[in-house]
Amino acid sequence: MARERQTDLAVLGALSIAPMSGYAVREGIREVLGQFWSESFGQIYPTLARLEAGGHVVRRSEGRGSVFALTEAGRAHLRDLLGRPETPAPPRNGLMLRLFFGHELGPTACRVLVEEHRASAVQALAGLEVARAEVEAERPSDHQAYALLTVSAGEHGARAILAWADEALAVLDQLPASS
Amino acid sequence: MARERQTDLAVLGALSIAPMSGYAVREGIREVLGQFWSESFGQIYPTLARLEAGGHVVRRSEGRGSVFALTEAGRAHLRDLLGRPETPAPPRNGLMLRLFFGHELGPTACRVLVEEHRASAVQALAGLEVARAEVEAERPSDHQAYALLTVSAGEHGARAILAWADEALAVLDQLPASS
DNA sequence: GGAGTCATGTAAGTTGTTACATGATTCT
DNA sequence: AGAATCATGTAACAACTTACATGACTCC
Repeated sequence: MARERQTDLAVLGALSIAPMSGYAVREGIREVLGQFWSESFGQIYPTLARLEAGGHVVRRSEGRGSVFALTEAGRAHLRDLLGRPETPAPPRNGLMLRLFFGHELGPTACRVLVEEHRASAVQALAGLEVARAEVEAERPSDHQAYALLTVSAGEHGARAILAWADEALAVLDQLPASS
Repeated sequence: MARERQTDLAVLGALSIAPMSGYAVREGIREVLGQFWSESFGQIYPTLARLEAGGHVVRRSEGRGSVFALTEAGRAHLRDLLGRPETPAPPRNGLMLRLFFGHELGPTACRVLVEEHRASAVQALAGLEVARAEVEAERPSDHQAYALLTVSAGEHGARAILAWADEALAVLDQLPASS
């Protein structure tokens, strides 16, 4: 990809909330940022090892596995990474690509595509409702405010998808069945 | 990435609109789907060569370069690819990742991030206005309807970003300057 | 004649996914 | 006892980006 190593940022960020195991890093990201981010184990463990070697995190044996904690150098590294200008990945939206060539696919199949997308937005909205409740239950803090900002972004995005999908379904109904 | 080869779909789709050069494939995608898709030359030319070898496109020498046209087999392949279930790429939204750890970055830097994002949405909206006018100027067809659907998706998305960004900026104003 | 655009490709590098492999706890 | 979850890693692989290299044509 020849793109910036963004996993460092995600892992360091997760550990900035609290020390945890590699497994917990993944679960934490999944639960709270699932809408916007994902990490695989195949990426997390090597990253953790690299960060440990670089003195950015320390490993402490505990229970069945290990708990990783941010060092001062690690926190500095996190701040440095956060401050670097974002290099957004080139867009790749499979749904839009398919829909744009919808005349080859036909309205019926396109309807299915849009309905699936709509359904996943509904599901996302339900997940965000839970996430919002969880975050709001935390004791007030700066981090809470930032977390709510991302939840809100998810909500705005999901509602936009709903509105668009309903509009799109209405348009598709007007289209003839043959391509 | 170990993910599906989506470039075939994009290239075949572009050629389904009209025969064109590899260069024009990239420019076409850029202009009309730039919001949602991108292809690099390093990906387009090898793909074109592969599709030619597979009998999905034919190359005709013309002017300074070549013009590639879809064969019947190519059109069938395109329909096949379009019909396959979409395997959405894992989400990776750098802005949300950064914002979620905003307490480490501080409100001022976060403001910049959000403002940049807002500005790019404004720019996207302007681009979409042009795209909409261009598509609406075409003679009415199924393809036109589908193209308008994707333009509309862009508009809904961009407006959602604007609404969220304004909300987020108001929240950030309330936050203390220290992290 | 120089700049910009049109045009086609190759090579290197890396991020990140998927699949495999293994085992300890905990719950039912 | 078996299933699910917690936990840690490795290896193979590929999709894709970036940078490099080259050249024709057109416009000023």
